[in-house]
Amino acid sequence: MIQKPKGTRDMLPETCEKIRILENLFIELCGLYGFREIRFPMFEKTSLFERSVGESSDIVRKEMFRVISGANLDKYCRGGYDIQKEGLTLRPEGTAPTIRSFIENKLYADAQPTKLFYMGSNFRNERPQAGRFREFTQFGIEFIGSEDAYCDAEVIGLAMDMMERLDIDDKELRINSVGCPSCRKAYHELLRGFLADKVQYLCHDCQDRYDINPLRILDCKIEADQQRIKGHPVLLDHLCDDCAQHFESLKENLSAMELDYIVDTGIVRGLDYYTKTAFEIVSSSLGSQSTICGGGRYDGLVEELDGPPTPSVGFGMGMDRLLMAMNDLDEKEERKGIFLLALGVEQKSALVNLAVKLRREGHYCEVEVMQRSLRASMKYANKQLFKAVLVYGESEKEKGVILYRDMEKGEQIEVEFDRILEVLSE
RNA sequence: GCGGCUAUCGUCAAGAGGUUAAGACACAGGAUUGUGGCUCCUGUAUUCGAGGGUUCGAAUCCCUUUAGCCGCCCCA
Repeated sequence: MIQKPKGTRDMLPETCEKIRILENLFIELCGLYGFREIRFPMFEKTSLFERSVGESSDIVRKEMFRVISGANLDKYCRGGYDIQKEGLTLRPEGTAPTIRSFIENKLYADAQPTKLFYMGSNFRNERPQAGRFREFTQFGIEFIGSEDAYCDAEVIGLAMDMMERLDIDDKELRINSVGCPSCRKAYHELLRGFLADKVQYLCHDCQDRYDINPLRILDCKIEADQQRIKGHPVLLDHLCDDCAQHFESLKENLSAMELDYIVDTGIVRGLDYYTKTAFEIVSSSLGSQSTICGGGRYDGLVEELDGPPTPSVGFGMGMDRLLMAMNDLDEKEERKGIFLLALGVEQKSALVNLAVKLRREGHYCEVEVMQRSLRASMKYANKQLFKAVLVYGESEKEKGVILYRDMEKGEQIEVEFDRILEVLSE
């Protein structure tokens, strides 16, 4: 038997219905805040992600799914296809494509800011685990064009509203500032200086991180390493005036929005484009992949992708994790719909015709197709919670009527066949 | 990329070298010949994720493999 690829899932009807609820809620909230939907390709030029997410990030280094056609694969094998230059990749996140589209469609030429949202699959080749899949769904928003810290707060506010509406347990907002390139550079030097004599005692990963991005050493999960780097300088204490002020302003805005937060200097986003604000919303009800929503400011990204200098802020929200963390909204099962049951082949075409008319009038109806006994059909109609059953057999045909059974009341009446539409519309 | 655990019907499971592979739910049929919900009866795994091996004998022991779950890492 052919099975689905590792880390992917089939969404069965019940799940799809829940997802639809989430999507609709997200769309509604985005409407309240003035974010408008954007859709972009499922795959993009590989170089887009190399330049935005960052060549040193795990995502680009080892987790991207490359896409290649059969013809290009042949070409590649013969050395005629530059996979680096022309290659395509299944999108691993949504911010870079959004910004690419913003630039390519010259949305910056309109009155600013530009507020966009998106929903859809992303792909990363990680080892599957609770709350982590190779194809996962993200809701995201991007608030493009303003450096006002209110924007950061609004982006966070929308995410918090979503959680609030879904009654997520034990949610916690954590914020930090990762500074701008200039204060980060100065801090890196400071940190490297502090770590210089300690790095040889740290774990392998940390020794690599020392050169690539020493910030990442700070959230190493190994206890011994944490002990050794105790008392390290904190980026938040070494921000440049501009970044420090921005962070203060963010906190003021959050307070004005009545949002509780924790300043967590350990938040270091794994995507290279972040500047200043970085935040996460976590839920303890989730297991080890506890981050439901993560995001931050990326003031340099638009320019990095050859657009005009444009400060922006946004988030990505893991829909799959939302689904896990949300408390089941128990909807009461209601009877609905009409079950059409023909007894005998000759009677069937009359019911097929009736079904068409019913649907034209906006009635939900289904036709019995299992060739089972009347008793078995009634049993089925009851279990499927149909509101009514129409029975049309030989005796009804002779009398020119159809039997209309109300499954709630358990009552049935004979209705003239030609009048059944009117009766049902009442 | 590295670790740990699991795998028996559609689902949840019992099963500790010799059982006719329990049971429950679900599904199907009937009791009720054209009428649902309760009740009762009946049916549904030559086979235990797959492939090898040990043994007179394997769902049970060994090896290999696949899949899933969970943790590290990373992230949403």
